Amino acid sequence: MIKDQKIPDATIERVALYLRPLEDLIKLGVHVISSDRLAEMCKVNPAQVRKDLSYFGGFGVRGVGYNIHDLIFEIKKILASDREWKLGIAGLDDMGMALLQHKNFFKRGYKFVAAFDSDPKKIGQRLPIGLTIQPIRKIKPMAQDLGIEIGVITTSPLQAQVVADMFFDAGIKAILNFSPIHIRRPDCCLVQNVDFSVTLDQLAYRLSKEV
Amino acid sequence: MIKDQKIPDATIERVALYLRPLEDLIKLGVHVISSDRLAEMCKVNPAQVRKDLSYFGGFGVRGVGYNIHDLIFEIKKILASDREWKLGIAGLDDMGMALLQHKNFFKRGYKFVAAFDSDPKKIGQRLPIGLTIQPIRKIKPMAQDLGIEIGVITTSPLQAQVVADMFFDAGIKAILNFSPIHIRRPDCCLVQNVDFSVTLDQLAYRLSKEV
DNA sequence: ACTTTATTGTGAAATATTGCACATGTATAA
DNA sequence: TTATACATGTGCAATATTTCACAATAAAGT
Ligand SMILES: NC(=O)c1ccc[n+]([C@@H]2O[C@H](COP(=O)([O-])OP(=O)(O)OC[C@H]3O[C@@H](n4cnc5c(N)ncnc54)[C@H](O)[C@@H]3O)[C@@H](O)[C@H]2O)c1
Ligand SMILES: NC(=O)c1ccc[n+]([C@@H]2O[C@H](COP(=O)([O-])OP(=O)(O)OC[C@H]3O[C@@H](n4cnc5c(N)ncnc54)[C@H](O)[C@@H]3O)[C@@H](O)[C@H]2O)c1
Repeated sequence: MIKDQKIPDATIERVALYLRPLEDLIKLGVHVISSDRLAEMCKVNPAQVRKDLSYFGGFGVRGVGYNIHDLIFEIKKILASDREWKLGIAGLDDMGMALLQHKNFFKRGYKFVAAFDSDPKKIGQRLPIGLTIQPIRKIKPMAQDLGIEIGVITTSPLQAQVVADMFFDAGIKAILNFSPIHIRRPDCCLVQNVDFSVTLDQLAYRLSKEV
Repeated sequence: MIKDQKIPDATIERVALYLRPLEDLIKLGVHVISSDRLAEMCKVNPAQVRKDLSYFGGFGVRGVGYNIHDLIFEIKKILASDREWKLGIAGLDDMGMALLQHKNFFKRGYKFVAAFDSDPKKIGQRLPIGLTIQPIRKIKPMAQDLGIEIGVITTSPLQAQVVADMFFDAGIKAILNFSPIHIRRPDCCLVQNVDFSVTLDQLAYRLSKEV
């Protein structure tokens, strides 16, 4: 275990990535894996895998490898994804609905417990998942009642900051933002942006550099 | 201009990010911006902004700042997003449909020119955007006819590799993958993954480290 | 003209991250 | 037992990235 050290963000991202192939392997009845093999599956350097994992403690066995079951357990503990997280979502058009309906989040412990929109035509609609769309003024009371921990924003970009502020005001400390704007936030709060256009721009750049 | 140097991936990502506030400013009638102000808007270090931009040439004016119009033009040229890119998409359920309908991609030059699914109930469906859902065996001929450059994958994870291979086989050199698996690819091809669960895991981790 | 103020562009220092290489430990087989 | 093969954990060197700090330059004011 590397003690007292700041863990690189890149490590956190990679470690989350390791989870998927590991879960697949368990399903296939494989129980042990080497850093070499895991590295190959994730297209990273084997030493990188070992170093990433060693930040959190040495759970491998020399000459053998890592017990996959334990590894999954440890990684989830590290990421704090070994528990349930309660999500609220604002903006229930195509994108919001797709996210809400998606089963993977639920499976991984990310549970939508409330849905908000500002459109009178949407408010009151009952969703397949069992929730009813609420007006945004309910954000604060419901966030507190239900213990919402993460706010997901899929409103139009113009409204995203307003909604973010309502989430923050309701005591929510983290936002996953799908709208293409930079959200201003209090120092105590976290924002993680997902912007597909930026991802496409990166692809376009890399494509154009190819021979 | 910093000559002959490898441009960090992080720079490419940030530069794509700078685009949005710049476009907003133009709309507001602002024509010049300093690295300080742009940095503040994007929550990065001002020197970082200057260095990022200087990789591509010095288009600022000392004592004045950057001409926003020129900057947008230069950034788009850098990213190769100053032209149209043709996209094909496979997997037209919630996620695929949301992407297809989304107007921002179109506005930024990313145009869906074909849509594929394997579900007989979906094949033949006419989409609002003017396309008809095609069977996946049409990927190769249509990719070549229409000149598809980027393949978007929103199929179920189990089918994602198969579809990716069909894209590669059709001569498509870049894939934007939304399914939660690691796509194997030929060396000549690019894959960019988008995995919201990983993003949520990162948020969960950071939340759990807060005081 | 000169001074002041603003702001870029970039070497160089400071940090951060990655990858190598090998000592160390485990398992297996002879 | 001992030898052999295998694979982790990590110090350290190699790279990469970020940030500082300041000379260079432009504009505005006096
Ligand atoms: N919906 C979300 O919010 C969300 C979020 C994150 C990731 N994803 C991922 O995006 C993908 C799509 O998710 P979804 O929610 O739209 O639902 P989904 O997985 O039900 O949809 C899959 C679609 O792909 C089609 N398909 C299956 N095999 C195919 C093949 N071989 N060729 C072409 N099409 C094929 C199916 O007919 C269906 O239309 C999944 O991999 C999912 O994990 C979805
Ligand atoms: N659809 C996509 O594929 C896609 C892709 C990338 C990004 N996005 C982004 O995700 C967001 C949502 O996109 P969309 O395609 O679902 O369509 P959209 O922008 O049409 O949907 C916006 C939804 O938010 C609701 N809304 C508006 N103001 C609100 C407020 N103040 N409070 C609560 N709800 C409010 C609207 O009623 C509507 O239901 C947008 O910011 C978009 O740029 C979407």
